Amino acid sequence: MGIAERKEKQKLEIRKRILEASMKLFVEEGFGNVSIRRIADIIEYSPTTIYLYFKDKDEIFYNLHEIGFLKMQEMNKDLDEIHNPLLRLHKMGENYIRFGMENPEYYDLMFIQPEPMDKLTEMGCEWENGDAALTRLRDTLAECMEKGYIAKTDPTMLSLSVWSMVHGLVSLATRQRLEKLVPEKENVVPMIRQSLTWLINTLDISGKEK
Amino acid sequence: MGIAERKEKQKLEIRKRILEASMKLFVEEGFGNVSIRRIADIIEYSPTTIYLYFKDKDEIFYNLHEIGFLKMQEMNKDLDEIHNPLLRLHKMGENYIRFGMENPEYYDLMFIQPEPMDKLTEMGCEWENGDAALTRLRDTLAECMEKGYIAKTDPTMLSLSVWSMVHGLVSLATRQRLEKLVPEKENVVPMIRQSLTWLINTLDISGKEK
DNA sequence: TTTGGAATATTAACAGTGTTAATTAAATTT
DNA sequence: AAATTTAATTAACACTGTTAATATTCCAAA
Repeated sequence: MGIAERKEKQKLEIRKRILEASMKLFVEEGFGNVSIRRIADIIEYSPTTIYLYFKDKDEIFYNLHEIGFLKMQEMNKDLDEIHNPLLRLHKMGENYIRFGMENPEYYDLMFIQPEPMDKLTEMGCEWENGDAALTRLRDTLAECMEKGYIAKTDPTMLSLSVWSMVHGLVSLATRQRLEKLVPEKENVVPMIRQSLTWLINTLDISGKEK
Repeated sequence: MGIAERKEKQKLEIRKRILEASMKLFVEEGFGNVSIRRIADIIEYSPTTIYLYFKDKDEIFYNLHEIGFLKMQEMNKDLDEIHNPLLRLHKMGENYIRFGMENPEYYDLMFIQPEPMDKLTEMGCEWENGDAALTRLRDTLAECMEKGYIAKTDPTMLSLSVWSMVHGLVSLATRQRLEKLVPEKENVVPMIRQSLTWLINTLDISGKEK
């Protein structure tokens, strides 16, 4: 029967419209200005209708956080072409930083705000997208070790170190903590890239040693 | 005249009580549960009285953020006794991590939440405490370079790198992003310390080179 | 085709939030 | 003691997320 199918489609359509309205709001006016009532205004429904499609506001944010990961994935899709794992690592870092700086609101949701994680434990499931990204990082690091580009250590620990640094760079920058360290706004990103380059060079042991 | 003086004291006294009530609330119930009305309940004044002592809620948070820096400073007061700058750097990192993990709410205010920084630019003044901490870090790094403990580079860039990493570690941990990477809760802090140790060892060039 | 029931949407309401204006109470000066 | 300044309060505004009760729309069976 085609009618149940159509209804299903309509349901998804409205969900999509709610998410799009939320995206628009939180990209243009920031996290704190996303309210159920304003979303409702945009999609031209009453506020309570939204609760027929999402359990609560955090579920909306959870979905936006997943959209963020899709965007990030999109950005990284040409990464496999880089065969040198250290170069790939560098590029991964650059992409990560660029994504964070260009999409601070999404970045917030993905790596700073507690809400999506709370929702995750509430739903009792895994942080699939985040874990996938981390696995890619660890695999790349492991490959670097195998091929002698970087010194051998615990790949998990090194993943943590590397991720922490790029996350630290992005989050300190977007939360205005670098204003004294890097007073000119236009120098922030270059300085951050320098830090990343320093990290890659410091990791690199090919050509040194002996 | 002693009366103006007494009044001044009383004014400060109430300010203190407001801040103490805020601290209690946000340490015990977290950031989001600090409301003007609940503060007012605790100090047994009407909500609007608070506006006679603070311009707005963000000003309260700004003051709490400064108290956080005082607490951190307190923690670091025995740091000068460590003469080896690399060991001192390590200890600085450990203290930073410990502070962040033990005082997540203060840490939030100091390094994550935008509010205190917004207030700062609104008041048109500097981030004194933060800058002081950063200066200490850079001085220590510079000393490490001078004395041959670590390779020479731009101290500002290296400060950024080091700070970013420890900030990344703390903020990813407190925002629940390490649950897959480090599934057992009791292993999070040890793993973080490992990352810090890795960083220090990687920086350390004394005894290597030639 | 009309009736009954399910799905969908809306209105009204609750319990909060930060903040301001107007008003009352207290303390100090004249 | 009266006038004036300071301090505190009440009332109100414009929001917030969310739930319960009500109204509307839609589709299937009688």
